[in-house]
Amino acid sequence: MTLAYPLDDPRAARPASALSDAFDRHGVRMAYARNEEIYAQDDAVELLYRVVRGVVRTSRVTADGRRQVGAFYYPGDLFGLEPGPDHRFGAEALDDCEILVVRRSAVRAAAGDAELDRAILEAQRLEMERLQDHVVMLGRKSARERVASFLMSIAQRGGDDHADLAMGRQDMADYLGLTIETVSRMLTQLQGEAIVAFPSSRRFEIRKWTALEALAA
Amino acid sequence: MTLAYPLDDPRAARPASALSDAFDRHGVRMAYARNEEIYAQDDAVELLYRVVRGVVRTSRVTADGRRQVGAFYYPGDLFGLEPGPDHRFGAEALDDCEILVVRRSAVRAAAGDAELDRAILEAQRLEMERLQDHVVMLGRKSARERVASFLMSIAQRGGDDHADLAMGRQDMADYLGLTIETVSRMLTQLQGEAIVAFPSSRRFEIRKWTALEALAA
DNA sequence: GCCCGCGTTTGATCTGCGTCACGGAGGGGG
DNA sequence: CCCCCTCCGTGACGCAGATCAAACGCGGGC
Repeated sequence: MTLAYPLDDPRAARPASALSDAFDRHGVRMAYARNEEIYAQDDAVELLYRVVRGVVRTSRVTADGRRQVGAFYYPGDLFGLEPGPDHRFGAEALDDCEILVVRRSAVRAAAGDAELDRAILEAQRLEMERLQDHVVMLGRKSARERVASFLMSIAQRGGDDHADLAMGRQDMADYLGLTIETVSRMLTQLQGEAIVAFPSSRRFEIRKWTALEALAA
Repeated sequence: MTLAYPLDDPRAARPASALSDAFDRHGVRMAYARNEEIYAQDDAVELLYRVVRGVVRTSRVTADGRRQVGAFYYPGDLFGLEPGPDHRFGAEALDDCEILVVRRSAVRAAAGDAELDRAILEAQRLEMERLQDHVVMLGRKSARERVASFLMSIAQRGGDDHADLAMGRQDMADYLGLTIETVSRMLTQLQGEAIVAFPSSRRFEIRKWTALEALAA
């Protein structure tokens, strides 16, 4: 059985223990293939999900086909806890991944209600902060700044100076509110200025942290 | 003493009673002048606020002076319950207004912890849905669509076909991620197509609901 | 190795919105 | 009543990013 929280993962200790226990005892391990749907936009909210392996993206597609990616979730992250009765964003597997799924009612039965609420509250805290930052980025940042911010956040997650992009350019674009071409251009631009280096299209290394930080605003 | 929840206000019955009671018993009524700061960006989060009269906006200003408005709050709305230890958006009075303020710890003492959490959860639900919609709007909608959505949401609040804009063009622009000029142009455009009518710059009436709905996407 | 298919990059052009500049309206104070 | 000040609308223009189009890798299958 794969360890859900690798020991070197800073998020390992994060979730409240009641919730963690519930996952361990009542969770069902599911496997999803690349681009497979985990839950659909407008599905009822009744489960909690935790990424074990792989990366998950949430997205919302408008009636006329425009897509906005809401977030990316990495191993250890909780997702699917949208506040309303049904999901306003769908969730899909970015690559092949394993997910722990638990019924909310099972968690509620296992832990005290108060404890459950607190655990969800904490996860929602992260979610809301992400949303707030996303709003500011989409509302007020240039394409260059958005791409820089994105690379920064990915790099911070890894801790190291270089990191892998789990997603392709289209997913980046849909997260950043840009087109795939603009994302690509900004990446080459940043490379040209030797701020980042891309040994391959999915792998990058930050060369000038201060320059990138300044751009990320 | 002004009645906090006018009887004809559909939001009157919304907040959980424990929280409502706490406001009534421990709340302090504060008055703020137009553009006065209620709390600052980066202030510690320790109070809960409820609008009694007037309108409040939350906003975040970046280091280089760009401003993003997060939300507008109307009488009956709870605000200030950001999830982190400190406020990522500041709050200011849009016009002269009265606010009920209560210390979180007072609420916690008055109600059971679980009850408090549930009440906050419910308010956060609204907040998160607002944020999600905001992200989609800023990421994927055109200027015309943003302005249309905004007018729709204002009109729905009033219920009636015509409504007052509590805010000026600059606040709209900063909420919609646009410039004041673009907002102005879109408004004249919509007027030109007889979709809305503006008897004065702060007051409007929707003439073609279906057309506006189609635009709001 | 070679071919094929998909994701990415790059180029050319277009356009929606931002920027800059100015004129007008409204309304509060003297 | 008039002035001034702030907010709003409009016009001309420029540019960032979208769109359209094509070429370039790179990895997998044969």
